[in-house]
Amino acid sequence: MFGLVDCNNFYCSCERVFNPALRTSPVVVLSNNDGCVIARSNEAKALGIEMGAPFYKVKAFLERNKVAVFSSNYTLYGDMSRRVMMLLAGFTPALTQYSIDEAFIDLSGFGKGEALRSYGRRIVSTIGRGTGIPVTLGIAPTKTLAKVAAKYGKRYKGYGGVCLIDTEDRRVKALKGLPVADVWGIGRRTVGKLEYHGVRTAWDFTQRSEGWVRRELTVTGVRTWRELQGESCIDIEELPEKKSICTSRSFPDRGLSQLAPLEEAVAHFASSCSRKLKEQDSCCRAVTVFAYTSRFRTDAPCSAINRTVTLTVPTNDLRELVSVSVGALRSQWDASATFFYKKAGVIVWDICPSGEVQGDLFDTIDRAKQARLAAAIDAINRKNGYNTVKVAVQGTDTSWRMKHEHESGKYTTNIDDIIKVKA
DNA sequence: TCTGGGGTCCTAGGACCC
DNA sequence: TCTGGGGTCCTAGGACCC
Repeated sequence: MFGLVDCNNFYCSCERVFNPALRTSPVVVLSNNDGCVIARSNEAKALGIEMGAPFYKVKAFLERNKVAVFSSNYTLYGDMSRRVMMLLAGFTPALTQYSIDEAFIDLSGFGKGEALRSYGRRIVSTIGRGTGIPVTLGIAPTKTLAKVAAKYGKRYKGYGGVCLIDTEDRRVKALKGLPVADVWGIGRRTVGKLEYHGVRTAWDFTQRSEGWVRRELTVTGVRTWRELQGESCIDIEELPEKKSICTSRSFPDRGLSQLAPLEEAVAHFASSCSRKLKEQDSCCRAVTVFAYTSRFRTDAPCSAINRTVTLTVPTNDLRELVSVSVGALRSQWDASATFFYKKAGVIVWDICPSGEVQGDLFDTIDRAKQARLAAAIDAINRKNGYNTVKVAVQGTDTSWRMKHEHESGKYTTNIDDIIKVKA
């Protein structure tokens, strides 16, 4: 049996832990740059605020309804997530973190029926008491059905946060009550196609033949179809190394029209990619730099920069990645026209383990020297904080940095932000 | 004025091989 | 007049996830 543990309205719940007065009032959390609504408490959902709604369009409505608004605070959410996962790990021999607020756990061997349900309730209450984050647990013989169970666990308060799909009866009933759009792996495009063919619920979907599903939705659709029948076939055992790593940001207001701040931003993105590569002990052989103007604006000229550079020797070196990325940007820069770039980023790919780097006969870089300097920089940054030592082109300009006007404190990771309790 | 960030997997089609 | 057969690898684009 698999369990899916899902934190309820995770980002909103994190904010509430440190603002208990908001426990029963509507709360939303915004994306970077305070752009869209990306998390809503149940009360906010009930007000009809849509996922992904642009903040500027709903701002007045939120104020009128006294909705608490927060900029996203990933330092806080990341740390709260770590706490939830640590507690959870004590309940299972195998845990796979699937996202910042979800994890699959192996529940085979923890009994069945009532015994399993009560074990589940212990998990839910332990995490609730230990972190302040409310979670829901879905339990079923496949991961896709566990996701279904978690949906029901959230829908019905009476389940006490745990929903079990452990009999054929329950499976059929659950699938019949579930719109096919709510099935894990069935996205917007597929829903359109399925509805056209008269498939409305998850149950309707399982009643089609495997051949039909393969023809219409290819092999990924078949996997989902089998999982819904109770046949486990989606493996997410442990997180493999990433095959590509991307750091990108949107820029506030109109965007950037000058090369210098864009260079600084790209240098920062490259630096972040270097750090992420080092975290998984990998090197990359290809670097892509991109930048584009707003896709929502029709009153300004469009431009899209996209350049990929292939390296002869894979690397994760900070200076090399920054230099390659900034160089790629400069090579594409057209000084004769003015564009407002709204978003840019760096992607590193063609990734291999650091220990398997293939050298090059005609290499022009002194790798040993480069490695010694990188080790020294990394040691300083580990001790004093990321970007204490950086490459000069990263600069000190702040015009490209994100807007976050409603950010809460870094309550769990910054000593100055620890909450004060009145004497 | 203002619209997030970071991934994976699959398929079709082209280039290339013998 | 007539123009093979069987592969692999790469890439772009689409669909999905949170």
